[in-house]
Amino acid sequence: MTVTIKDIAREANVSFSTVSKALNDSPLVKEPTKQRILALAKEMGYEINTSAKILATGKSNAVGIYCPEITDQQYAVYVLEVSRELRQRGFLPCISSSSYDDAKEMFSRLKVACVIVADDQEIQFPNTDFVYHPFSGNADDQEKNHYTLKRDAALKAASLLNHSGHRTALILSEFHSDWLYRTLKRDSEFNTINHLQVNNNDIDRLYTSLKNTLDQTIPDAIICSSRNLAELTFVVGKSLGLKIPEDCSVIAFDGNVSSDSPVSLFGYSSKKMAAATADYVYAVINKREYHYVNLNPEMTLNYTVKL
Amino acid sequence: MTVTIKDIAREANVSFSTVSKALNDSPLVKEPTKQRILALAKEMGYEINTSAKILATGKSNAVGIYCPEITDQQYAVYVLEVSRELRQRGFLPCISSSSYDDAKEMFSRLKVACVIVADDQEIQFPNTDFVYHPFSGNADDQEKNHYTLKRDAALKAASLLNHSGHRTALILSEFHSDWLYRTLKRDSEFNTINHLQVNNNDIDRLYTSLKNTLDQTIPDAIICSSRNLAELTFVVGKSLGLKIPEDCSVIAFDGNVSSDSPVSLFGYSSKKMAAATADYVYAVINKREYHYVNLNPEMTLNYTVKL
DNA sequence: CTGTTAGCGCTTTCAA
DNA sequence: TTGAAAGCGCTAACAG
Repeated sequence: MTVTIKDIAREANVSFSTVSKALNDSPLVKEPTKQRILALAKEMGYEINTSAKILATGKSNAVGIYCPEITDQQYAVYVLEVSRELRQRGFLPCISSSSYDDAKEMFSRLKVACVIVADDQEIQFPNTDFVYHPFSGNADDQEKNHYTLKRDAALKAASLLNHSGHRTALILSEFHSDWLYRTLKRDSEFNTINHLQVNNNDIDRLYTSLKNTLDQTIPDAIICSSRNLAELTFVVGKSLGLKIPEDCSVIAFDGNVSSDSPVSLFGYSSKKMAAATADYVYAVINKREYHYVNLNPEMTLNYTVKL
Repeated sequence: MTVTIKDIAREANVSFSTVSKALNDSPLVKEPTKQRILALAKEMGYEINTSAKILATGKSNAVGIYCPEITDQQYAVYVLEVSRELRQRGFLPCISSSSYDDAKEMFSRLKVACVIVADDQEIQFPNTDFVYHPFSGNADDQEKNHYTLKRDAALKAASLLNHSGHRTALILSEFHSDWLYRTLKRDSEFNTINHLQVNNNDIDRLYTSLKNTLDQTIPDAIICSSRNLAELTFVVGKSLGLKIPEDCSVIAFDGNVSSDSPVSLFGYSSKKMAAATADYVYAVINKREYHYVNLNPEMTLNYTVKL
């Protein structure tokens, strides 16, 4: 059977309320008694019944993380990392990636103090005091969020390329996405900027389109909207006898810039976002002041870019 | 303030235990009364307090899913899918992908009836009645698990290739993995079978090694240990003027075989595994008989294989 | 069919 | 410094 505070109380010859206090490290119980109880609890294999605790207090240290698109690498890294960070700050992270209703129910069961939405949709959780949307486009402008950040990163990368003599660029994106092209078209200093949109799943066509495009003109830089596209571009480039980066630099956006990438990247670090999120959550829940950390665009430059 | 069954009881002029029964759809309460109470509950915005319910019953319909490597696409798909399937069967899926201790605590809070370990390690959860390891190598041999399944799939693919005249093969794997080569070396009917191991992150070397290898001899088939490797192989092959599949077929193992892949795949379907898992969990928890479904190796063949 | 009552394990006054 | 007692919201006998 499970061990309760009553069992411990009996063994320790104290009342069960004393045990409760000892277990919560209350100053109202004498140190030796406390130690004795703690030791006994450990020995007897006591585990707190959280339902009872939540019922009695109406509080919980659980934090919900809602991530409907966990199969997206970027969110997965963020979720993993934010879990770790929350845990370090004494919270209990609880992920839901099934339906919205599921998430709502689970979070309400756990009486979460906060839910973090790892998605670009601004999903709401009505009965939660505090819902945070680090990835949504409309987040309060006090801080840099994902949306602003990826544009900043793109512009920073473009600026670097411009300053190192890159004058023409080819933007390679997936069909559904044109933010990169739009951003660079408007705010960068390339003389010529072309856009090639491809279907990531049709590798044969991708190869052909890219080859045809490069057969006509070689841009100074190929800027891809994902790491995967950049890897394929790299191989296609090599196969066309292109010297990378002498003839043409290759760089890509990535939502999880890290140092072990084979191609140069710009973007942001999901890990750092995660740490910032955890700090923010901690501050809000504990009603502390929070100093917004400006997350910076990140870049990993390696031999695929000519500087 | 939150609405409790007592509030409803007062409004409805019944005792609160009647409300409890009505809310649990007990046959012990007259239909009109039940309807009245249900309507009232809805109107008043009643939400059950799960902590109280768990405390009172000692039971919960929550199922834990432990997935430490959620950034692995294959597990991510599985987790997503198993969540959906469990939900459909009336369970509440709860994912943890942080530390083991986190997971244990969260699962104990939720009083999960079962935990599913989405990992190849056979991780145990001591205080849970029922822990299921669909991805571990040592699972009971009553059913085909991930481990058996990937070998079966590889052999089935090899057999198909053999029967359609492929006599020589090049196995392309990442450095840390040689199961594919070992399996095919031992049990397939290729005359010649070579192994090239590459580092997925060093795309430049990957290109060179693969090019050098193919410059010497062209195998009838290139069998890759991941979809990503196959995509790169495809592009390298094209760039060398290789006609795919006339000169050489390309196929890859994938833990999540689906029809939208640009290259031919063999492996299994995480989605089907997920459905089987959910069935199994349902049967065990409800003490029903379970008929093991033999999950079958899956294949997606498209133009990259010559038949 | 409906109501009464006694807990589930814990926290938290309040009294000793 | 400790203990007694009430109560968090709900379920589950049992009695009516």
